[in-house]
Amino acid sequence: MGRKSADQRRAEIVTATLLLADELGPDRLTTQAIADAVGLTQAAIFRHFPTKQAVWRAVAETIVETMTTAWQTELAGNADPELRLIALIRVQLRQIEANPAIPAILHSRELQTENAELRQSFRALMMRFQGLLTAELKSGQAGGAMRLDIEPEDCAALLISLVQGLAIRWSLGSRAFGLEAEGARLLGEQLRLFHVPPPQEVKT
Amino acid sequence: MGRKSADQRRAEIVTATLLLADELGPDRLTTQAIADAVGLTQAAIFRHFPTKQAVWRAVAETIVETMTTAWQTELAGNADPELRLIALIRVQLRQIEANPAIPAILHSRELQTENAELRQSFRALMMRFQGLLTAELKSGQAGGAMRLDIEPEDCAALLISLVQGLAIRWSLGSRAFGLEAEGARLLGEQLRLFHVPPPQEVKT
DNA sequence: AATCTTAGTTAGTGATCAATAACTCACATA
DNA sequence: TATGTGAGTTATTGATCACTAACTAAGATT
Repeated sequence: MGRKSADQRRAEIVTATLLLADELGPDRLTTQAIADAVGLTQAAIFRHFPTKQAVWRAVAETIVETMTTAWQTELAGNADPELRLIALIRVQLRQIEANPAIPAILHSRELQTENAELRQSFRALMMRFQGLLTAELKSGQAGGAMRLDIEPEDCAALLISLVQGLAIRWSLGSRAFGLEAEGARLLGEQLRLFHVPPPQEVKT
Repeated sequence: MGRKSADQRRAEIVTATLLLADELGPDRLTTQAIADAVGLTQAAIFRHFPTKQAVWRAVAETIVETMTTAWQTELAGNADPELRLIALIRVQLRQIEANPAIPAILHSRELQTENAELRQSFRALMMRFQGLLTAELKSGQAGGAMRLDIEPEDCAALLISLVQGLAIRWSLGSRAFGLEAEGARLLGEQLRLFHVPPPQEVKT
């Protein structure tokens, strides 16, 4: 493995960091571990990033960018509000499944205490997601498919919790189930509760 | 501050660890920080615990014990299934609010990779909680208050996600809202969706 | 008063961390 | 062919980590 361009190396370092953050935990990840994964010496990391925090910053930017474009793609491909809602949440689950370090990074102190800027950008990302969900839920209500006796903002909060809570159970439980599959199933149940209820069952 | 009994010191160390795990993050918490908080030298910690891991083990045992007894207390004080359900979730939110390190510890690598035994006990704790919720949801269905077209297990999964997801938003958002208050409000909305639906609104 | 137990200290250990300094060498261009 | 640029190295830094050994002194027991 010879020399590579700085751009390429930076991308490799970010990718390796994301992978290792999952294996070792974000707070235990060392520059040595990154270097080993990329196939460089530890000092070489600092040829491409001034500090370790800068690596995290690049990782966060990548995550934000990837998620944002994924949302846009899904929204562009669907017209019906409920289908758009499902697509948004499924792609979110898929992102987490493909990159399991994301929830851990969200929980890490690297993000929580050390880097207020990073925390803010993740917060903004999440609020944008909530905004997208809320918009679709409002469309659903306007279209008459969804019950009107609950606020769209609360529905969005419940759906985001569904994603995050399930992601936690997924990682705690050694990823024993398919995140997207189980998430989509539960999402279906939750969405059914959001619908205008069918005529009440009569006890026979 | 003179000398204290070993039992008392051990309790102080556990309490300080729980507090500091929140402030510094579980993976960044050092024995020096614990010692400073308790008012001892760093070496003194190892008079009371053989290793740092042993401190974590004691912390985990405390958490498991506290939660278990809290659940029992709440269940004993309520008769109606829905009230028991609400009490269980509220007390869980209260525990997290009173001790914000709990979610972080649950997901820390200190416990995840380093200590499989502890992880198993936490997993068992969570499954017990899910079992308690499911039981009450089944009672609710049997009593006719809850709709029958959704599995109690799925309802429990949605409720646990609600707690965990909200806890994440709470900590990411610098704890800007009351966790128990907001949680209870959202719980109310979710429970309303679980109920046998009222007669369908007629568009006028 | 003498003695024994035990909580706590001081002063270190080697390991590991992020970061730095000084260098080497590949390669494109003039 | 000479030269400058930049990717990568080796070697080392001071800080900090968990943990240990040897000692000290408080307080109960006799």
